[in-house]
Amino acid sequence: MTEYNDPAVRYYQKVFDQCIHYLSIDGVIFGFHQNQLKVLLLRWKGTNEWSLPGGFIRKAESVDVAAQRIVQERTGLDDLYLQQFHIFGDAVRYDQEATWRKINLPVDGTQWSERTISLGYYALVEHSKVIPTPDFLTELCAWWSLDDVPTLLFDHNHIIAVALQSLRKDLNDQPLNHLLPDTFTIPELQRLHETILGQPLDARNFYKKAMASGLLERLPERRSGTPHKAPYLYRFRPDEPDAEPAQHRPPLF
Amino acid sequence: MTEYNDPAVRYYQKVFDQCIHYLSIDGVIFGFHQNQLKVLLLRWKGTNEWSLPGGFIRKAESVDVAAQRIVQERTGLDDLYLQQFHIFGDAVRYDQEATWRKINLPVDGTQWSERTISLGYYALVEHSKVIPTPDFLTELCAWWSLDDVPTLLFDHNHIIAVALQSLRKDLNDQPLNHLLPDTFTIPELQRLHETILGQPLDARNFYKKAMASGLLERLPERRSGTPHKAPYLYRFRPDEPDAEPAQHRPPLF
DNA sequence: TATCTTTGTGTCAAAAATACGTAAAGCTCT
DNA sequence: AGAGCTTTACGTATTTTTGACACAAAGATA
Repeated sequence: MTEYNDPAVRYYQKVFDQCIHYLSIDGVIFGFHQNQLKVLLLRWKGTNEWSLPGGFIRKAESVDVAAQRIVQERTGLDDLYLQQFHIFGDAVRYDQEATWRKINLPVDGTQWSERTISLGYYALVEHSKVIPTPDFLTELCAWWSLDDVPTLLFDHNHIIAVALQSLRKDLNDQPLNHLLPDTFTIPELQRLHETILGQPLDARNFYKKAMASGLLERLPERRSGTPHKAPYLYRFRPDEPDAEPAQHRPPLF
Repeated sequence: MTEYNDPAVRYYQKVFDQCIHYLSIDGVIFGFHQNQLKVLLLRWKGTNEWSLPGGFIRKAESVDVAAQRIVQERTGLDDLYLQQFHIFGDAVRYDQEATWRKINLPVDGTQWSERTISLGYYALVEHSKVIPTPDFLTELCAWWSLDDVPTLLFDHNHIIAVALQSLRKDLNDQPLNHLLPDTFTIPELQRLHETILGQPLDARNFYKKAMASGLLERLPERRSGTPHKAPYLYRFRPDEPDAEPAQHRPPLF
């Protein structure tokens, strides 16, 4: 060991001891059903309190894998589209004592008082394929429309707001196909864009741009059953193997 | 305590024990000097190995405040523009043993083998105001042009690449004024855009757009000393107090 | 069969992006 | 001092993109 090594080792030792953290993942799982954007929420046992699905990152576990695991356990889905979007690490994220009371945890002890840092991930999933599954602490797992999400535990309302903002921001770079079934109509795709953006779009212009994007493939079938003209079904064109990965596309809207 | 509380408490206890982490911040500090984008790097004591500035997040410390602290200590700057851009949390981020050897830390013990999760922050700072200051483990703190950054310790080359990508992505929503001195010329602003985007821009069109953005204010003085026509000096127009915060601007380029 | 709504295409004007022309300014080098 | 060169500051023309809206065909309902 060279001369300066000893103080370095001691320095590290000291720093490490002061810098131990609890790290969790909060998953905002977006689905799209009946023309509405939905999130998957959990109701805690014996309460009427809801929260986002989440969990702790294990030692030596890749955080992306942890997010995958956590979302997989609540949805039953294996291949997931996940995106990390924010770190929630304020010194005081919410009123801890009030929160523990809501979920019937002891308030007096110090062992719950640690601040937890959360990594925010959002997932885009196909609504119909999800099997909502509660975890050890919860008794119900259910979809909620984004418009009428109740007051949630922790800072989870805030986390959803930031997730939605992030989703909006990179709507165009994002493969929205994960939110839709294999085949869909252009008007359905339009509704999806409209709900994410929170504003109506002109159907005719949307049509043109969707076509011009080159991402879609028209199928010979049409969707019937609606009281109006039967729209064609489309699907996302499978990725060309020789195409540039993650190229920046011009905005759809 | 209600009936189900005991298992819940036990569950938490167990989970918490398995989920202790070391959390660090790696800061990519961008500066702009002589028409080049630069990053601040540190040379480790007794070696020729360089790394990004970084540090550990303390218990109960806000992660944003931690980033602020870490960048402040290396630059001497107090009000910083910081942006969290990615979490680096793969199970294996780099060859730890090889890295410890490079910086003369003992390889045999297990105490260094823990995986550390890093939060990536980038800072935009005014090059001339920075006083580069090494830390306990390093002996030199210096600017490097992005083009000739050497092979760095840990996964820091990768972190810089991701930081640059993020900066490019939100160039237009970002206040680039932090990278420039109070007054500057349009060609200087153009060089900054060109280096960040990595492509040349048409001077005449750049001029028009910069004017049309409404963000700039022309001063009566010109910058002389160049062997050509003296360009006017400009500065960023101070924010209107009644303006919308963080509105989405159309792209400059 | 008439009516109503929605889909799939087309048209057209406004706006934005891009290409490029050019005079004036400021230096350097005869 | 003046020719020559490069760069700034501003202008014009052309192309591309966006946004608004017309309309016929399709499919159901009354």
